[in-house]
Amino acid sequence: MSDGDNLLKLVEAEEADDQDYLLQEQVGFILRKAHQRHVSIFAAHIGDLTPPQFAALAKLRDVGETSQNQLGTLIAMDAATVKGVIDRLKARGLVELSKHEVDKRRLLVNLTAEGRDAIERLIPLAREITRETLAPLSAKEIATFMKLLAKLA
Amino acid sequence: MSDGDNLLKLVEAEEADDQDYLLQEQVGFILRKAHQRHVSIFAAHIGDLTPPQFAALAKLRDVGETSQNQLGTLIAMDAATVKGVIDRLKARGLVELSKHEVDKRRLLVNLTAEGRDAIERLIPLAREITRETLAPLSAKEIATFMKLLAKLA
DNA sequence: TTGATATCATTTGCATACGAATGAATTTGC
DNA sequence: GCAAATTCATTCGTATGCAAATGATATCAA
Repeated sequence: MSDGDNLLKLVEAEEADDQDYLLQEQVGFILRKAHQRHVSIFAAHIGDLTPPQFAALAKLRDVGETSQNQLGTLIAMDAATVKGVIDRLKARGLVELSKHEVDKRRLLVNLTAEGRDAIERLIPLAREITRETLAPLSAKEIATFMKLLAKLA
Repeated sequence: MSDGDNLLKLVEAEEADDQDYLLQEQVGFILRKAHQRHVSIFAAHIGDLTPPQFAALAKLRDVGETSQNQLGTLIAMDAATVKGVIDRLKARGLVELSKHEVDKRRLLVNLTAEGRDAIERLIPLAREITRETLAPLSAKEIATFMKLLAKLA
């Protein structure tokens, strides 16, 4: 392609912007890819737990026993999704469920001893996952990126 | 909890950083939330197509007829995922499939006339989706963010 | 108090997303 | 030119993710 063609494209782009919708430059597309990359890094370090499962355990470690719904709010999962995640953690003995004494609608979730051991053991690996995910950026870039990303989330 | 306890926790945090692993500050967690928000914005503007389906149509518009596998590479989807997406687009008459004349392994995918109409009609909405997703940021912040996000993806 | 609302949890249905296994067809390496 | 390796596509199984509908319980308001 000649320089003339490049120039023509630039001129056209200023007028008819339907011509240059580039999927690979859209924030949603790149966000999806960045997320995919992170999940892949996560899986390489923590093979037997998914990021949502890890999030549930990490948050239970923070807040202690909570209702399934409340936990979902804390880790940004809707009720249907969190149920599946908790069911699988329960099947593996990492969390235990109990009924709320007063409010009979609520299902309380808590870490088991095994679940607590697991999350404590995994946190160092999670730190490394964060580090590796951000590895393409310098320290200053990381600070900038995290600030802007937080605004979008 | 007393002020003494707070002080103790701060002191401990400086030594044993296992104490302050905060899920909500980890890049993976925020990336997942940002992606969720984008998908939600997408759905509000384009209700009858998912972001992956849109991506497939938009990329076919760019490159014309390609193999299913190649399309998957271009839109960052593995073979199993892209098959499902294409199957659903085909069922709706937006893409058509044909066999590669020479290489019999390949399944060629292309837009139908209806699919071409659809993607042309949707691109303005997609621009608005990008705009709304990035709305929390200033123009300068957007430029910075996109540069850094691209490095991570 | 009771009727309307709201909340919590579950279920169903659909759509990504990916690892692993399989089979068909092609390309490579010797 | 042929065996080995690779590529393309499919299928299966598992795990999010969310909308919508449902049932049980709790709260609010007249």
